[in-house]
Parts: sequence; C-alpha cells; structure tokens
Amino acid sequence: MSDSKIRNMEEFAALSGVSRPTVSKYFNDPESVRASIRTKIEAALEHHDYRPNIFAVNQNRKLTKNIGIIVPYLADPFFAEIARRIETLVIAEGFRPILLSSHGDPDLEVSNLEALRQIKPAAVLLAPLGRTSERQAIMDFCDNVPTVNFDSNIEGAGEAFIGHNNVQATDVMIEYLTRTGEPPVFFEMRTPPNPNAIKRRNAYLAAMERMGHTPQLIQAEGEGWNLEEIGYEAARRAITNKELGTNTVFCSNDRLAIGFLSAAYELGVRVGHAEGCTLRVAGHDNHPFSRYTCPTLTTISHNYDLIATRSVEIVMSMIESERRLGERPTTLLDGELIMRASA
Amino acid sequence: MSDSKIRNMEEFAALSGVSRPTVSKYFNDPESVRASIRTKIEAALEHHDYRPNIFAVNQNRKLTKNIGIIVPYLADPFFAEIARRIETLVIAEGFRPILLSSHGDPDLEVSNLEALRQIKPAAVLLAPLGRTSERQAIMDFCDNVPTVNFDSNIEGAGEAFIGHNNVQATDVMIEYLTRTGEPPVFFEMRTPPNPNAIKRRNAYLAAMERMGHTPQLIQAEGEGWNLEEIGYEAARRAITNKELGTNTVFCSNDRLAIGFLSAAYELGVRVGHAEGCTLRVAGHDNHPFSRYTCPTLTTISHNYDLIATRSVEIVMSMIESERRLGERPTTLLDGELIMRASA
DNA sequence: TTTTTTTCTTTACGCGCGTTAAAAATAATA
DNA sequence: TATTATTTTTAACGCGCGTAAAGAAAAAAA
Repeated sequence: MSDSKIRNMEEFAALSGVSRPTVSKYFNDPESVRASIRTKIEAALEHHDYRPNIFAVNQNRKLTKNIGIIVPYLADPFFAEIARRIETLVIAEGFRPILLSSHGDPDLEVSNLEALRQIKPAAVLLAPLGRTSERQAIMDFCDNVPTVNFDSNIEGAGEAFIGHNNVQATDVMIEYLTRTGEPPVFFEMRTPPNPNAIKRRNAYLAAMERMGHTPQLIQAEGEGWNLEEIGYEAARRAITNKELGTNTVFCSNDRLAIGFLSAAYELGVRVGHAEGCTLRVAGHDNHPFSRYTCPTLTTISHNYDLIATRSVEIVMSMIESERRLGERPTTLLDGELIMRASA
Repeated sequence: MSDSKIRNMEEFAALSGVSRPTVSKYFNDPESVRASIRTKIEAALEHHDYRPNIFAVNQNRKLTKNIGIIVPYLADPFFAEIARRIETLVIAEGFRPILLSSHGDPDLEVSNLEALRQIKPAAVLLAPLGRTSERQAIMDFCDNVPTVNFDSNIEGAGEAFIGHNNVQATDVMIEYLTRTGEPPVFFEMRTPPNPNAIKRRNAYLAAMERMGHTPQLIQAEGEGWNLEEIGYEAARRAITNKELGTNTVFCSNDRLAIGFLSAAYELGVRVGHAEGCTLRVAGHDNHPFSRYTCPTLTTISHNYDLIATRSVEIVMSMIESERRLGERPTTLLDGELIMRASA
C-alpha cells in the first residue's frame, strides 16, 4: 500500500491509465475486462488502495450485494451458531451479510424488515419469531424483497422454506426412548413462541398413539425467550408434585431441558440412563451447550451444516435466476439422534 | 397508509405542498421547521409512506447515523448479551447499529473494520479479539474512525476504554473463597485469547502472595474459542491426576468453569459448598448460563447493564462534541460476587 | 402599519458511480 | 494486409439527496 488518498473512481482511473467506465466495469466483474486492462488496474490497486464508494454504488444499482439475515433471538446460542455459519457462506459467495436480531420483539422484527428494505438487499434469509410475528408485515415484505424463510415456517412467506423435520426427529427420539425404557412424558411450554414446538407436540401425540402408549403433556407457563428459567420452574414443580407419569421426560427443546436438569440436580434426582438413576431426560436441538450439561444431554441434532448451506444455496440460485421460484419449495432436514448420558 | 409509490423527495415534496429543501431539512431534524410546515409534511406522511433513500442520504453526509459494533465472537452468549443491550441503547438514541462478529478470526476482524470504514459510521464500539488481533490494523482504523474500545483493552486503541475491573473482581472472589474455605487453585488457559485472562492471572498471583498463600496455576492447553471443551479436557486430567493442591478451584472464566463442572460431574466428584461435597468451583463473568449449571455456579458478575450504558454514553458524547476525547479515559467497572451453590 | 427577523421557495450545483451511445482502438479472422 | 468482431474511450446523463445563495413570504417586534 502507499499513501495518497484517492477521492473517487475518476482519480483512480486516471492513475491506472484506464477510463472510468472500464474501471467501473472491472469492479462489477473483473473477468469482464481484457486481461491487459485488468493487469493495469490491479497494478494501480497495489499502490493506491482504492475502493468504490459503497453508497454511490448502491444508489445506482437496483439491487445491492447485501444479503439480509434476520434471526428471532441472537442471544440464543442456537441462532448465533446458525447465523455464524450463514454469514460465513454468504461472505464466501462474495456478498455482504447484514445480520439483524429481533430480540424476541415483534415490533423490532418489523423494524428490521423495514431497515432491510431500505437497503435494497439482493435477498434475505428470514427466521421469524413465529407465533408473535406480525404476519401481514412479513408477507408484505416478502412481496417486495426476495426472501427465504428458514427455521420457523410462516406459511406462504418467502419463496422457499427450509427447516427441521420435527416429525421425523420426534419419532426417532420417541422410538429410541421407548426401546430403551419407559415411554416419555412431553415437557414443553403451554404457549411456545416458536411454531416448531407445536409440530413437536403434535408429533409426540401422534407417535404415542401410534405406539399404543398414553401421552402426557407437562406444560410450563411463561412467555418470552427465557426458556431455561421457564423450564427450571416448571420442572421443579413437576418433580416435587410427582406429576411425571413415567421415568422418562422428552423436552421440547434443549433450553427447557437445561432448566429441567438444573431443577432435577437441585432436588437431588439422579438423571441418566445409567444404574442408580431414577429419571431420563432428553432434549431436542443439540444446543451448543447440551454437550456440557450434567449429565450430558441426549438430544436430536439439527443439521446445522445443511440448514446453513441449503439456505444459502437456495438464496444464491434465486439471485442468479432473477429471483422468484415457482411453488415455494419446502425442504425439511432430518434430525440425528445424539446419544449421551441423560437418557 | 395508501397506495401510490413515491419515487423521490421531489415527488413527496410536491404532494405535501412543501419545497424539497425544506422537506430535506425536516428529515434531518423535524424540529428545525416551523410547526405549520411540519404538520403539512406529517399529514402527507400519513397517506404516502415515503422515506428518504438511505444511500443517497449517506452519500451526501460526511457522517452517517450508523454506529458500528464489533464483538470477537457472537456465538458466545456473553457477547451476544452485551451486543443485545448495546444495540437497544443505540436504537433508542436514534442511530442504526451495525453489528459484526469477528468469529474469533483476526482476518475477519480486519475485514469487519474495513467494511465499517466504508460505511462512514458516526462512531464504532469495538471489542477486539485481543492477543491475536492485528494491532496495527486496529490502530489505523481508530485513527480514521472515532471508536470506543470495550471489554478487551488494546492499549492506545480508540478514544476511550471501558471494561471490567479484573483486579477488584478477582480480589473479591479470592477473599470470599479463602474466608469460607481453602484458598483457590487458579484454572485457566495457558495461552488465553483474551487479555482479561492475563489480568486475572496476575491479580490471582498478587492476591495469593499478599495473603500469604502459595498460588497454583493449572493451565489448560488449546487455542480458540471452544472454551468449554478446553476446560473439560483439562479438568478431567487435573482431577484424575490429582493435580489440585486445594479443594477449591477458581476458573478464569465461566465457560471454562462449565467445562470443569461437566468433567467433575462425569468423574463423580461432588462439587459445591454444601455438606458432602469435596470440591468447590468458582467462575468469573456471570455468563448467562451459569445460573443453570449443576451445581449453580458461584461467580463474579460483570455489570452488563453499566458496560453497555457507559459505552453508549461515551460514544454519544463523542459524537455530539465533534468526536475525539482528550487522554483516552479508562473506565473500569467493578464486578459483583454472585454466591450460588458451587462454592 | 411599518420594520425587522425568521423561515421558506427557487434555482442550481455537487456527491460518486452506473450506464449508454457513438467514435476510436485493439484483437481476431480471413 | 484487409476485414470483421470485440473492447475501450469519450462524452454525457441520471440516481436521490445535501446544501448554498438570493429572493419571497410569513411571523415577530417595534
């Protein structure tokens, strides 16, 4: 690098001995100019450190190189992990990820949508809040901006949906639990913020019925995203009141399970599938921390890798094929049983 | 809202019966125009849903209303929580937060810096990686963009530093531990990614010396940000090899402690300050999950609230006072002892 | 009502770059 | 070497808005 500050493309073009329109062409696609010209520009680039003004560029393009990513709650390590992977892939594709979190607030979700719209993104990846989302606002947004819906399905929103196969995953876990012990009680929130939870509940009920077991739902009260606390409180009550119909608990998600394990530990209940344990607890999600709970949590993993790569793939194909897919393809990724110590 | 799409300020000005320069003035500060004019504009706004093109606006302003936030690793709930709070405060101040994570990668940290520079932010809040950061790149950035350094101190970087009082916090914990039992062994990484860890190590050594106890450092090998795993492995070894000189362990941070607790649980070591426990474990940070470990983790809390509010306060004062403070004021926030079950 | 002060309108330029059309230069082909 | 195809240059406009200067209008003060 050198010193001289370049003010604009005009100056840089002069320095590199190439006309400005050609330089502009180069920055939009280096391959689109002749090799000899490319060499000249890149030589100049070595000495002068110039980059086109991003605002001016975006003002004149109908579409930017921005890709919006909205997650419902970034302080949840699950979404943080997904977001991290998506960001990395988006960067690798040569786009700029813009990551926004709704922090569990429907109003903020709408604000985020508006903020993104202003930015004219090439596409957006949206994991909505779910039940509490302003459905209409989301639909409006999707009409104007090519978006892919992931994680939590809002029917009809976006050009495609990619998510977790809650039914398959739930079935696998129930199958495992019943084969290795008593059939599970289902531990969940009465009014879960996320539609995946409803799917899991229904899958549990269906599976139990199919297998000839009587289902039991233990429903925690509480709103919001403080799931560990909600799980902890409800588990405490359920255990002390002896509400558990069997010795096996299947939690709707790992964060509730973490709360459950905490309560069980505190009450002196030994959890696990080993000798001397009186309770088995399983989760769902393979939360980044589930590996370090006490005992380590048996759970079902999302395919973190595939959920990210597929989402980005679809978005990229949308962008290249001048957006808008056909009939909102839905991709459901199978979960994988992670056998650990808790069940 | 109504239907008609407005293309630009010219059109909107016509519709509202006000001249374009005045409309422009309004959007920069509604209070700067006469009430009667304001009424007209806002009336038009009710029917026509127009907002100035953000790229055009930013192109013409020397400084934008953007405030950059960079954290070293967003998948760490500690930073996710801090970022969440800062974002909220920044929005409340009428600015647009741009949150970027370096994902533990020094190169990405530099890319993030460059991305922010392009965006001409009014200011940025930077929590650097620390030891692995490209110091020179950060210094260069700080020369060009008014920035506040937080969490991890890079000497001389930014106009101000705001962080955790590691010495005070460490002293408080050691004081507590020695009063209630044996003096602690210090459990840490040999080459921690974050400079806070070094401060904590030194504070531990100094405090132990001052109190006439012999310090013992147990140093986990490993690089990167997978702290639970690193803590788990090292703890397993330390426990099985009986390396612990006392029955009390003070972990350099909560994520290591989480790994430690996991290992202890697995090895059948009962942790806590209660009867029948053979080991006490304490952490540092009051990580969002420390409340749900087994047993619940005794730790020292950062003042999440203050760290966020103070950082934003300083940034705002920098922006208002035409940036650049005097002699890089440093604010160290005291930690608070959180007594739970583990020690 | 007249004068002064404040605010608004008109007019016009600039920001940095995308993009186009016609002319010029270069490369590929015959 | 002459001809054709491809790429580059020159010249110029447009994007949507900030902003400045001069004159007109409105509000406040005298």
